[in-house]
Amino acid sequence: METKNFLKGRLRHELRDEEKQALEDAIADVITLPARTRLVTRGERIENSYYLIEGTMLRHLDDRKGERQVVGINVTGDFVDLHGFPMKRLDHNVASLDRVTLARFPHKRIADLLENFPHLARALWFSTLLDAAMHREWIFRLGRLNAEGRIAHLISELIKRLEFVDRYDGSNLPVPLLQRDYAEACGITPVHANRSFRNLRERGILDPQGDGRIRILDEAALNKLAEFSGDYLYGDGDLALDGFDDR
Amino acid sequence: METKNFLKGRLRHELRDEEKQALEDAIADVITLPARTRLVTRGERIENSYYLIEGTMLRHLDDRKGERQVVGINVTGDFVDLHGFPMKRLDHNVASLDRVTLARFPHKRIADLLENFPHLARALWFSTLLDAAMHREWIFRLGRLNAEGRIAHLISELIKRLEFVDRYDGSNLPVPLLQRDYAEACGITPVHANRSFRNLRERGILDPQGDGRIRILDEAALNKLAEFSGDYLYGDGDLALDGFDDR
DNA sequence: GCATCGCTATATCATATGTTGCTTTGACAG
DNA sequence: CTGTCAAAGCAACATATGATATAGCGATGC
Repeated sequence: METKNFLKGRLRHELRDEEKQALEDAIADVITLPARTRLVTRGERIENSYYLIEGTMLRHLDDRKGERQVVGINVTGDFVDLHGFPMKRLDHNVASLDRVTLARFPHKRIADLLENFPHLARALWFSTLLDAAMHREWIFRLGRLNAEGRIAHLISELIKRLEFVDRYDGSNLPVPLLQRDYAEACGITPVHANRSFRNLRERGILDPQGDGRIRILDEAALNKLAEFSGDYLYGDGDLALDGFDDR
Repeated sequence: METKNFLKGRLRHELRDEEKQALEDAIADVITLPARTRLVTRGERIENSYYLIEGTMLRHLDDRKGERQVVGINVTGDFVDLHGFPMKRLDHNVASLDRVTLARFPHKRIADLLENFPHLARALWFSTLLDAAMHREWIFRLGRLNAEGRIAHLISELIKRLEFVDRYDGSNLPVPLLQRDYAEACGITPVHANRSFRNLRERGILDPQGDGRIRILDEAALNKLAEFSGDYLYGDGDLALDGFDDR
């Protein structure tokens, strides 16, 4: 079941078996992509959307000088460009961080799904809105937090999202972001990201192991520094919808 | 026709008359709200979504100290909380800026619309994704631009969005944001927003008239300073979808 | 008329972040 | 083995932005 992690932990009343099967059957094929490889370029017309079976992907915009601003990160269980189905073109780029495994959904098949499974249609819509909720929190992160807080907030979010899909062991962050990536996501320079990581290490909150591997030492302190409250991720029991009304 | 500005300028193939009428008929009633009044509070369960017939609304998150971060602005023709239909609760607050007129759509009626008008359903989904596209650009704004650029970018976006719905006369921005609001949207202090406006005025780019009224003097310079390219707004001819595939 | 209030405006000083440049380390290629 | 390269780490200095204080000004209330 390639899509077994879709919305995992975020739908109190899970999808019906027939809906899960229909989603699974809509996969045309499964592909892999090497690390740091672009999947979609801003502006290009797309005919497929991709579900991330395993790995991490970055969504980013480029400024006039070619500097990147990361606007979103996707992990196992996310559709990376489902919004490309109604929109037909993306306003940003999508690239792999590490080696990724993707399920390809032709838009034609998604259209069939929507027609035949209205409840699943709602779930797909919901999943694109989760992206928007995360975007809002990223705006908050950049607008209200200092550099340390921004990095802490990003890591806090990643931990919680990885927990939903059983990809976090309690101390090692399995997302190999480099300090440069943190800088590009947090709107700071790589030098300042480095300074901030040093501060976080000296405070005993986390410990970078090199190669993008980070060990989390004090998650409570991390969340506090980040002013992080994960309810915007709509996990069960938070802001989550407790079942669609059409059930 | 209360909803005549819905997606105006952003759907090359417009909605069918019967779809427009169905949308119109789904309005339960029209209400007005005084300036600076909260419509929805983060976390509360909602049963209606609102379409903004006239006026401006702010969507914001609050930090630990109660400081606001504006995460979105809505103008005439926008649904302000349609994402509350699939999500059932909002992760942020919604409040009026000036006096606003709103059309109330009970979620039950939206569900009926979706069931009977699949093409309209797609348009509604699309409109929530436009919000997400704007969020991404706001992340870019905060992450890559300095204070002047951020203010310029916000104003550039507002101009283009107001043009879609015929609310911009070419020089006067009809959105009475105070310098405090710009600060809360751009992640800077009010004092620094003031400094930035002075710079923009001294450069002959715009001229604040007080009371939140701003006269635009050099829109080209404004867009350039903002590194603004409005294609993420998916206007006709930009990244816009050129008709849904199910037509 | 007078006091009060919110918004704009400005100046001064403090500090977070940017910029530049250098070093170390490990991976990798020849 | 050696050269190259990207990433992490760090220091010195420059600058954008924050913090605090004060003043002018128009709207509003008593």
